[in-house]
Amino acid sequence: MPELPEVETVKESLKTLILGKTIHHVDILYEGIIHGTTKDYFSKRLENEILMDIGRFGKFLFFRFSTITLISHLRMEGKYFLKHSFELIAKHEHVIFHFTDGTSLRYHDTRKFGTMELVEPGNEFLMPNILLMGPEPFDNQFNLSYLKSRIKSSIRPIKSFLLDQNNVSGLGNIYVDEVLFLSRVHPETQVKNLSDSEILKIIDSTQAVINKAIELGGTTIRSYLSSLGITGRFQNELNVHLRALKPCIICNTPIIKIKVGGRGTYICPTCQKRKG
DNA sequence: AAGGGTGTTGAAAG
DNA sequence: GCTTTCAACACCCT
Repeated sequence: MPELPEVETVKESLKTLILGKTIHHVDILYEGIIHGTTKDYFSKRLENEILMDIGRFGKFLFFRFSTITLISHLRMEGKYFLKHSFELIAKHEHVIFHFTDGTSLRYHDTRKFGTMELVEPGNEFLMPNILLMGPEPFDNQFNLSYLKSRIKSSIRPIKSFLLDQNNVSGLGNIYVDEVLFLSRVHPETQVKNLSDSEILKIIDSTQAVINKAIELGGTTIRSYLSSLGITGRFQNELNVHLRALKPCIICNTPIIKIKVGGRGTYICPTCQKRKG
């Protein structure tokens, strides 16, 4: 579930906790998480590396060590915990970074969907999956003419379009539902049918939602709960997501749940009318 | 208690 | 080429 605001929150929390630490060794308990190299090479390459900085692009985290960068994607349920090295391995802990100071960073992922990959410093944005990603919501390249160039004559539903990281980086299911509610746009609207003013409204709403969510430390529901002891507060701001049958805050119509592009989707059927 | 749903992504299929 | 479906996996809910 972690989307841009949650990953940003994780990044900032990790920076206060582990910046400057040196890796003693790495234990890999489930190698499916490690991509691009063997688990042995991965572990070996990280030994003695010092964590200099942590960056983020979209939902990707970049752990910048002295001579190598680790790219981490949490996918659905990835989480990090900082523990003492002597603590027992908990269920679903798949990668453990042991630091020289006796602490350890534990990567926990119930569904094992998350990924980690090493890349030479500075080459993050050349990775095939990152290379083609669109701008982040608050990037000034995320504007009307850019979106129109991406839309062309596409018939995709706007919800699928916004979830596509190659159009805009960092949005996931929760925030797209919120953005479209604020924009009063039905998620199944084909993007080629959006007016300029609707696109502008979507840009505004995206920036508003993401900025507010970052401010509040993300959204705490289900699996994002208590990673690093973080409790986000944006869940109190959700207008539609997970609010099926509850009254719309604008018009009191009960929120309904539909399926768009195979994804569970929450809308107000009154505020978000289908076009035509 | 078996089966469908879950916040993501990319490969495969249409 | 564009769009949709499915698989990776574990757990929760009905």
